Amino acid sequence: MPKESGYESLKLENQLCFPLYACAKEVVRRYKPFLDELDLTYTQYITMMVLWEERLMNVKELGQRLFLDSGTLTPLLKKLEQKGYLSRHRAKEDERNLMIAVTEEGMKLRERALSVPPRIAECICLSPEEAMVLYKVLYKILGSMAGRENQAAG
Amino acid sequence: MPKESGYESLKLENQLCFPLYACAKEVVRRYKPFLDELDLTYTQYITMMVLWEERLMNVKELGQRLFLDSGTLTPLLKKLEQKGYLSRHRAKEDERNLMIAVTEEGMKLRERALSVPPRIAECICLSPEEAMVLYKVLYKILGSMAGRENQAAG
DNA sequence: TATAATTGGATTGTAAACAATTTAATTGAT
DNA sequence: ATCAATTAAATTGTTTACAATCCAATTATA
Repeated sequence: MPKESGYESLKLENQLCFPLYACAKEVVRRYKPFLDELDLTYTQYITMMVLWEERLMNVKELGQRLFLDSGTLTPLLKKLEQKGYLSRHRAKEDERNLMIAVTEEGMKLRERALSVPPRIAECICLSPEEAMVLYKVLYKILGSMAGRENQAAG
Repeated sequence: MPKESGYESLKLENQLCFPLYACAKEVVRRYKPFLDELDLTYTQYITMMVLWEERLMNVKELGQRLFLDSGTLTPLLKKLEQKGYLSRHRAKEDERNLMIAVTEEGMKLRERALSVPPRIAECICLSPEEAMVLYKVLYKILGSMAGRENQAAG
């Protein structure tokens, strides 16, 4: 049995993952009052962000952009369809692909959403340098993990 | 209606929150094969981390450390109790407090968990400087948000 | 000391999130 | 051309998460 000091690596304060996990959760929570005004959840919001840019794409592409799988996206996209922000249709060329297209109504939402980023920025209060460093390190991690999808499964 | 360039702030790639959210999710996912060996989920793992250090605390304190509320912790703690890693008892002094105490079995698990941090570190592959900067910025954000709990609610 | 306010957990309801499996469409190999 | 592999979504089942509400114990106040 290791002596007490041998467990340093298992202290919460020594983890990098924990503040990452907690911070992500807390920041997403800060979006809630702003997104409630748009009747969107955070995941629905980032989904709309991609669609506002791309207008049309299939579920797989959307999932790759958002790091989400069909198990998450299928019900979420059905909800956004119900709200009238997008349409779901199988591609004629290849019926396996479900094409997601943003609607007029969906594009209108974009303007109302413009007020969200500045209000969130106010909550985060990092210097531009800190924000940039954070951005870069996070994308470095994402990039390094994207390659070797799953070491175990190899 | 803003012209096309007016929507830069709503592009996914210009968000700081998105890589934070995605990164946290992906890193937690990397834990799964290692934590499966211990029959723990990630949230159960960080809960045990706190208990390995503190041995005994109530649900509220645990929630403050983990940034989780009773709606998340109550079922999670019941599961960990079923597995035999902790016990749940009301405090005699104040019966509102549910005291969580780690068991012998729970402490044994700590040794098996020792192999997790090094294996995760291998997946993340950041330089020590990058890791330190990330750590500091994340805690800065957490700290800045902890104070003014909810701007909207005042 | 009654009663009101507060506190700590539990409960309920909704929405992720993902692993694992299934189904249908397409592609590839014989 | 037939059957096998692959691919894209959907489905199923489990676990988080959290807001909102409820309940019991405690504390504060009139």
